[in-house]
Amino acid sequence: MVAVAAEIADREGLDTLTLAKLATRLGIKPPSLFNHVAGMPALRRELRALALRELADDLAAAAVGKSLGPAVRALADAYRRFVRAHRGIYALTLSASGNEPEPADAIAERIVTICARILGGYGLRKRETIHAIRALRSLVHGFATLEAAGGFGMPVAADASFAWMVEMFIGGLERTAVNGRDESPPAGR
Amino acid sequence: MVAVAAEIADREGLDTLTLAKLATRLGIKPPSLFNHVAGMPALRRELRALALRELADDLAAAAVGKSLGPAVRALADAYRRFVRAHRGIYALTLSASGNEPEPADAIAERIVTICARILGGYGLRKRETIHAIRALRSLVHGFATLEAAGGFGMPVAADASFAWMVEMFIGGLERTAVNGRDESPPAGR
DNA sequence: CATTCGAGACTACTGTACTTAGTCTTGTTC
DNA sequence: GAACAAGACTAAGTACAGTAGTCTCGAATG
Repeated sequence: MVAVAAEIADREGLDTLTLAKLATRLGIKPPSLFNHVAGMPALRRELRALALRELADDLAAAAVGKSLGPAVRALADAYRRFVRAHRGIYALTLSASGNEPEPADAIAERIVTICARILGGYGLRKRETIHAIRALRSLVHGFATLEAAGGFGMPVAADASFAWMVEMFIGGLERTAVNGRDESPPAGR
Repeated sequence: MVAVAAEIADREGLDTLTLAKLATRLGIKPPSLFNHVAGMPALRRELRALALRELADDLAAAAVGKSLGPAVRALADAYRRFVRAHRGIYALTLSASGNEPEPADAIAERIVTICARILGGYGLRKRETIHAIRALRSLVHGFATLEAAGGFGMPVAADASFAWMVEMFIGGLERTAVNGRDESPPAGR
């Protein structure tokens, strides 16, 4: 049933996902849903957990057996592919995890760990590794969401831009790894 | 009145912005709003235009009189600052501009032009300039939205990560500018 | 075989939000 | 002083989220 909700969110948009529509799709009347889920907020929490779990699985599968450049490329591609395929529920993965610690937070942690494992191959200092993780996430998340929102008007293939961007990141990583024993990256400020 | 709506969206969240709340804030009854705006979709369209206009102004002001590295830094900082200050309406700037061409689209174009002007200083080929614009937007947009969503759990200053990331981008740009006469960026695939 | 028990569906109802239609007041203009 | 337009209002209708209490069917148990 959470799966059906996910399908609606992905195909028709997260904001058009309504309990009434979900009930209809299941051949049930709306109030009956409350026998299975505690309401809209709870449903979204479960969807978030589902999305994070699938994303983590996809990323892990993509990066297995690879390291450095190939691993980063595979990770980036998998991330972007996930966003394209799961527009609706992906948006939920970001929803401010509020105050209460959620069970889904542990899954989010898994994703960070995967990134850390891959970027660890570059032998950066601890702080720089964190910088690099954040940069990679920003890069890929930003591109994927802008793309999904139709933000790229120019008639140039998005694939090429994405690849170009990822290569630039990998190049920067390599440079930081070899000569960057100081805190500042490529070009000093 | 659109300004009041923007303030609500920024301070209390875009999804809590309701016509009833806006009416109360203005000291009138909800139906009276329809004398000023055609409804919720129209209000959001106007908010989007407002947000894009302010963002474009901020970016232009930040980058005036600068070029290359300093200009990119200023642009990135201004963009991030805007997202932090206008969480609510910023989200609207991305909303798929649908099928109908909106007047707000022209303003969005202005922002692209600003980026193009700045990155043009690196003397890249036309296609690479587009790649670079997209990369910069992805980078900055991604970081800002992840940050706003509370996505950075690690206890490392976000400021430092942001600066690191921007420097890495500038470094990559410079490298591409000097030796990159071929299509592929830093490290070949 | 009969009873019980519980999962999961239902009807009925409340509260909130968006929206439309038509009316009334108020200040300005001729 | 009268017509007019802007902008407020009341009334009413729709859709969705959520709550309370009821009914039914199938399985486990005596």
